[in-house]
Amino acid sequence: MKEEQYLFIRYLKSKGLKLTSARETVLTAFLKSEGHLSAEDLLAAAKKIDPGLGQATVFRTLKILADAGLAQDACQDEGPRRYEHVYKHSHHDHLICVGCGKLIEFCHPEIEKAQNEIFREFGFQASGHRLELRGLCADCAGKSGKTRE
Amino acid sequence: MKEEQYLFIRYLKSKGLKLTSARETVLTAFLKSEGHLSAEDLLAAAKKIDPGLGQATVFRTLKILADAGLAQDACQDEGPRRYEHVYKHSHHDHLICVGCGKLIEFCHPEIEKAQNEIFREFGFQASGHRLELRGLCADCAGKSGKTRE
DNA sequence: AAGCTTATTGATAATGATTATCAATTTCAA
DNA sequence: TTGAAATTGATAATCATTATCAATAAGCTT
Repeated sequence: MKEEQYLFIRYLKSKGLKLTSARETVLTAFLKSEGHLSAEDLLAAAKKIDPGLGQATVFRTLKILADAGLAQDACQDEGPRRYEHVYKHSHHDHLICVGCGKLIEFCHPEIEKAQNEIFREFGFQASGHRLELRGLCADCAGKSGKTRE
Repeated sequence: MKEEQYLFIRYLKSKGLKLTSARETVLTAFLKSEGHLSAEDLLAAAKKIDPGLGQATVFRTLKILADAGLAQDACQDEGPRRYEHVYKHSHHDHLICVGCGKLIEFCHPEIEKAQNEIFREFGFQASGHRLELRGLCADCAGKSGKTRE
């Protein structure tokens, strides 16, 4: 079994969601595909496996795939939302709550890619980077507007 | 007159578009506002100036503002499209040479967009960020492999 | 300033993408 | 196997945006 399938199943279980044949179909279609694809694209691909698959299911499953970290919004400026594959989580950046100090590690392929573009653009040989995002977490934002800085 | 207004007028003329009171109203409302705002937000703000303003005009003018380089898509994952100020609001990040200490200021919309995704993903209310890229500049990389850290 | 050409306007309808609803079906733990 | 609960596909509904269009306004030209 592909690693992505394993991760998907694990994610579903962790959320108390069920592994259904429709979800397997959408995942399979997604894994077969490349590049940025819209829900419509994915529906077309999935229908080749199961012609009876419903449109709504694709939208729903795509959201799950994104939540599970297998797909991510490609963030197009125009047209329908498009998703792309996320294969690796190689790097961690930090998200810090200025209210309670909570630290979240995250990683974002788009940022990594963009950073490499910068290095190239300025003719630099990369050696490292540090990215800190600061803001109020949902809890702190709910309580008040107080911050640490 | 604000510099933004001048730029807007200049852009309109360069494209053979007319400076109308409706467009002035939308621009004024946009310049007064802060943060990421949707067409709906902007319509509400603009209606305080001119209650008769039409919704379609806001969409149309927002597109012009983006083309003119005064606004840009804030690239939200969910909900309506949101725009943010660009002119005089540009964000600078830093690229530092670990060899000679040279400091380059750069700005990369993709990174900004991705950061906003992170904030949203974790339910944070953004307050700021710091990004430092470190590497060897072309000059230093040519001389030797020596670094400062 | 008046006339003229053309862009622009606001209202409305139309479209496109996504989400909500719901009865029938499927999953899965007991 | 059974039954509660989640999921499904079809459909309607919603939301954001764009197209249409007759009335109006901008801004040349004279």
